[in-house]
Amino acid sequence: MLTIGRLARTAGLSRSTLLYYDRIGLLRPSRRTAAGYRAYDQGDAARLERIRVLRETGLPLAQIKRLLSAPPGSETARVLESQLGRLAAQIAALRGRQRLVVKLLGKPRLLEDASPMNRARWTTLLRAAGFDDAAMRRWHEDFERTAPREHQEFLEFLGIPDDEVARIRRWSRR
Amino acid sequence: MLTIGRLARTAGLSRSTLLYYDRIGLLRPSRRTAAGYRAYDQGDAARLERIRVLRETGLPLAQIKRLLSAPPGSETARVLESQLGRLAAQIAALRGRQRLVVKLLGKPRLLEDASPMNRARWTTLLRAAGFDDAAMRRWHEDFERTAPREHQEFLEFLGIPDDEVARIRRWSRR
DNA sequence: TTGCTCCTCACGTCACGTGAGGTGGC
DNA sequence: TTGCTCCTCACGTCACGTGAGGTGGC
Repeated sequence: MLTIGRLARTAGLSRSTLLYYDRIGLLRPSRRTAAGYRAYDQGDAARLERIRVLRETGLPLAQIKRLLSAPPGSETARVLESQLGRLAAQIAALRGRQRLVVKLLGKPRLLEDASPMNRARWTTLLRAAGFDDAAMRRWHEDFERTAPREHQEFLEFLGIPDDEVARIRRWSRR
Repeated sequence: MLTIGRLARTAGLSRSTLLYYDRIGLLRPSRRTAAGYRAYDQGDAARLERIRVLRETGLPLAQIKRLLSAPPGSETARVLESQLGRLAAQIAALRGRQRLVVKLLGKPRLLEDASPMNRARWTTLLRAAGFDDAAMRRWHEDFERTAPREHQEFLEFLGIPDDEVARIRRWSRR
């Protein structure tokens, strides 16, 4: 006779798994002690081993329960064959995900917001990245110093009107 | 402005999915009508499209939410690369399941109960297969008539004591 | 008496689906 | 007025994990 903890350890499962199997009627201990402790015998342990193996095939517990109460071998082969098909479908779905991820890594534009970049979105973005006013000013100064032409293009790209672009570049050079 | 039903249809998702995304704060409609209806604008629709793509990679919604609030491109590539690893691990696990199923189909004994067969288990099994008392009697009669020696061996195999084996075989011949 | 194990609720997880009961807009 | 769509709860799913609060056995 085994207690729930001992059986869990020998089977390599958790205690709460066995409690759950008892609750759903998948594995009920063959008796209880006077104090209400679950007492599992060798037959229970053998049943648990079959459950463990079938569970590793990915079958849902409800299906396993049915298989264990059916006459041996009557349904099992059929169920396992269809499980093989389901596993193949799951693998195919995961491969599809892999392909998508690779595509996204190759063309990151697919990930980005399709809405056009503008001044408000850009500043929101920099603020989210931890830029305060002073940091933004330094950023413009660096940009203007190291690549003035690109700075101009970038400000135009954000849709900022010409006169304000000129103003920004002026204080960036100070 | 789109209602929840229209947005769901154009995105190919269910209404309850959008309700759920609102609840967890993943996609909140930019406004509500006077009657409390959710009103989604084009920005909301664009965000939903990004969510849909990322969801197809298998990322959990909590992760998607984080990615959408982070500056574009800052984390995404790293997260997607690790997702690629997780997908590979999942595929490997499914392949393991496939191998196990094939093994079980090849050696069905692995599926069967290792506990010794005895009289109680045997009758339980026959009852489960739909045998009533009369059917069991006929079964013994057939067994005795067509293969008396194997009948004897089988009864011994079940652990039934000699005198009762003799008794069963006697009424089987009547 | 002290640990360790056991017990039974009850609630949380993940991403929704499914009613129930009620209201808004054409 | 009739449909259709919308609203907000609340509960169920699957296979457990994690406490809380309490008891048994060496």
